[in-house]
Amino acid sequence: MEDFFTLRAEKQNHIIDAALSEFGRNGYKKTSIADIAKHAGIAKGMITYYFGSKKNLYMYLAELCFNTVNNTMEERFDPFVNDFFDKMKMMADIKVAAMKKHPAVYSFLASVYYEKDPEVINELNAFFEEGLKTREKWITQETDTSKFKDDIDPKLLDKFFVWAAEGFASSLANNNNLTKIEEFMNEFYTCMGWMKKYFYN
Amino acid sequence: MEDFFTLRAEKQNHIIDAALSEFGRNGYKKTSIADIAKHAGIAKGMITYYFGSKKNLYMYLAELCFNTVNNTMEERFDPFVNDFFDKMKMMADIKVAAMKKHPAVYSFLASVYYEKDPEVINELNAFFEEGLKTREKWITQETDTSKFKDDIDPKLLDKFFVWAAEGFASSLANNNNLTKIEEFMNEFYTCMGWMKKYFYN
Amino acid sequence: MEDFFTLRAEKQNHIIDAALSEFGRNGYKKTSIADIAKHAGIAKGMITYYFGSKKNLYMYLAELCFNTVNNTMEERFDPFVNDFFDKMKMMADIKVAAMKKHPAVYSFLASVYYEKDPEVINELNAFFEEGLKTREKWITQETDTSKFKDDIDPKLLDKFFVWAAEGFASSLANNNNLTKIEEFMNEFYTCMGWMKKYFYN
Amino acid sequence: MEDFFTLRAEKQNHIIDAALSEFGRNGYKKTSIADIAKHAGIAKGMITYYFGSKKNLYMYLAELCFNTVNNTMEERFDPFVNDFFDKMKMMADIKVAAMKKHPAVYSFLASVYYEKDPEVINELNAFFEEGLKTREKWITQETDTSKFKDDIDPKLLDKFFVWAAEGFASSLANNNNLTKIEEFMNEFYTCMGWMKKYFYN
DNA sequence: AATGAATGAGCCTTCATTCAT
DNA sequence: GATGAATGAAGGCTCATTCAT
Repeated sequence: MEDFFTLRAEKQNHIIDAALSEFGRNGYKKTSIADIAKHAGIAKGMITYYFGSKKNLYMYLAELCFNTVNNTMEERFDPFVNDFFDKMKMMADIKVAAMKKHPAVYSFLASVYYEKDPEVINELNAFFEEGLKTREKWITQETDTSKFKDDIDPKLLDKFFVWAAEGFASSLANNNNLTKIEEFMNEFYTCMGWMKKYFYN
Repeated sequence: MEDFFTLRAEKQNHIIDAALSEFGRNGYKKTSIADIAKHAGIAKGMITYYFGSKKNLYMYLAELCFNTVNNTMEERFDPFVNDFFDKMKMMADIKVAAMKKHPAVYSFLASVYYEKDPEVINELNAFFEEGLKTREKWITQETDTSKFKDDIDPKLLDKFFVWAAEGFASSLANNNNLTKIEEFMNEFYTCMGWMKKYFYN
Repeated sequence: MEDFFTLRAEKQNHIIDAALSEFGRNGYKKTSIADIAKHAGIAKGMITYYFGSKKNLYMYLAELCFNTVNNTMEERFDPFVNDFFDKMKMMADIKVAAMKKHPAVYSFLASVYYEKDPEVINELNAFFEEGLKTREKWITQETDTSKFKDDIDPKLLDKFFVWAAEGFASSLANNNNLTKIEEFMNEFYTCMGWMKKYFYN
Repeated sequence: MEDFFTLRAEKQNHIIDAALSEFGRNGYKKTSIADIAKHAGIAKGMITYYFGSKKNLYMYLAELCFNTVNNTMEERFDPFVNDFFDKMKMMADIKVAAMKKHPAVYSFLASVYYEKDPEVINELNAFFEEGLKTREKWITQETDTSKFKDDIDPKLLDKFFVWAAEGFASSLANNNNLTKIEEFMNEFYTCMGWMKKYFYN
């Protein structure tokens, strides 16, 4: 794979974008190396040459995408937001902003999430678990939970939000409809608003 | 497909289970007819003989599963439960019960939800939309929403729950871990409990 | 095959007709045993049971058809027609009459003529050569060739007519258009008329 | 198919010959891509790679063959031959010459004529009809028919010759016996000679 | 005798991977 | 480095033949 990294960045990105969007559109098995090569405007053989195998390419992209998300989060995360719901909203906003900036990354990630191919699933699950841990770190860190009513467990509430966000994301992905995203986000935030209003003392 | 239905029920179920679990594990494209036949303990040609084509089999299974869920719902739905949250819990309980009874159905349905193969996606989406409508019918019917605080919109709250349930279900599916289901369900219900307590007047 | 012959004639004919017309329509390879069985209204297994194999059935039919033609010829052949052209016309008329009476036989024969499947071609060619010999016997026998102009060789002329008849028959077969047969026959006979008129002294 | 055309001519011809002779020998359905590839000495996958599909290859060959015949005709056709029979002989001679140069073309064309496979028959019929029209054009053009006796219709006579030529050709094809062609041609021409002699004033 | 379910070889086609140029 | 022709394994599907009932 070192040969790939000696390409100039522009070309690397071109190839990566082609691969991300093809895999994102059709999933692992249905995406052919020929498709990717054609969209990237390079010879079919180069994909194998650069990445060794289709599976390697896929795993490389997965890692790249998870890192992209984490890096974006790290860059834009505002440590002074300490309220649970505000922080959750901030993180969602960051994700959405990143998603708009790198649509291929997100379409790939959405498809990765549903991927079931036995050839790749185990390695993917490792990424997901790591992702959840990272998220928990962000959420927990310096968050003021003292305002919650006594019987409400913020960690559990966060888990609920993760579920909701996942379902939310998958409904977006399934509709292939990023245009409705603002509308959906507002609905999501409205629900959060109720909780902020009524779950605090 | 009539040939298939003349088999004794035991054998039919054996084949259906094999197909459900293979498709559930590997998705449409990656599951081969040979795989299914081997797991079902029948000759390769019989799958086509019974179902006409791989796609036909898949769509038959999808319909079967949706019907299984709907029928279970219809059988066990208690019309005297009118509270929003109680009803939601009841429906979740029914689904979980159905899922436990037919684990393969569940793993198949989870995979169906993520299926992207162009050969089947359109027909699947039709099922999903119908499923959402059916659900709305169940939820809306004779549900007492008068107890909610003024600014809370039950329809939107329901949408949020659909997202959460979806995310919840997919996290179960991805872990292939139905053993944790009780624990997860309780967590889910706990969150619902908070809402029931604080979103009502 | 003796089992087949113990069936009552009606049923035998039914099966034979179904096989003739299916083979006639689609050729050897494209015709499936299942097709024939369905058209004959019997179980698939019976075809193999009666005839041993698809190829056996085919060869049996071929023999049957050649015999049918020969027998019809033998029955209706008028030994008092001694003129070369009149005899040729008579034989053509007999064939056409037979064709109309047993359309399946003729559609099969037409297809047999084009069959190239290596599995059957050798045996078929034997039939054809025998057919040509038989024809020559009919034509030559007691035919008055004294009226021909000196330089005309009736045997060679007959060969020419066999070619023309073959081409004629195949154009009929290809058009699947037995309705035009009268019209075409008249054209054929008109040409013969010229020869009768100008090739005689 | 452009990939195919970039091969060096020798290899193209090798593949074309293999395909022509396999199809010619066994017909469309019975000829397998594997057979052709083996005879051409290339990998199975290359046939599809070059031609897209078996049907495409077949139709390409059909077109190629018709064009070969037409081009040869166009090249060698002598416009100063105006006598009906001389012209017919000339055209037959040209065809035979083309046939000898490309024996595979001829065996393929003969088989194409009998092809019944529904997958290809319609397109083939289009070729045949075009072929007949082209032939009529050649035959009619500037042909002197004034010499015929009054009751002889040259158009009908031509039709008769088309039939005879077809039957003649198919008897050659069925015998796989191009060695006898000279002998047969002479017989054919002898018959034509009689007509030329006795059908003219 | 009769049925048609079952088997498995063979077909066309796709495609990851290799390798000569 | 780059190309894409070449290979061959696999996949879905068809169907002659077999065989339990």
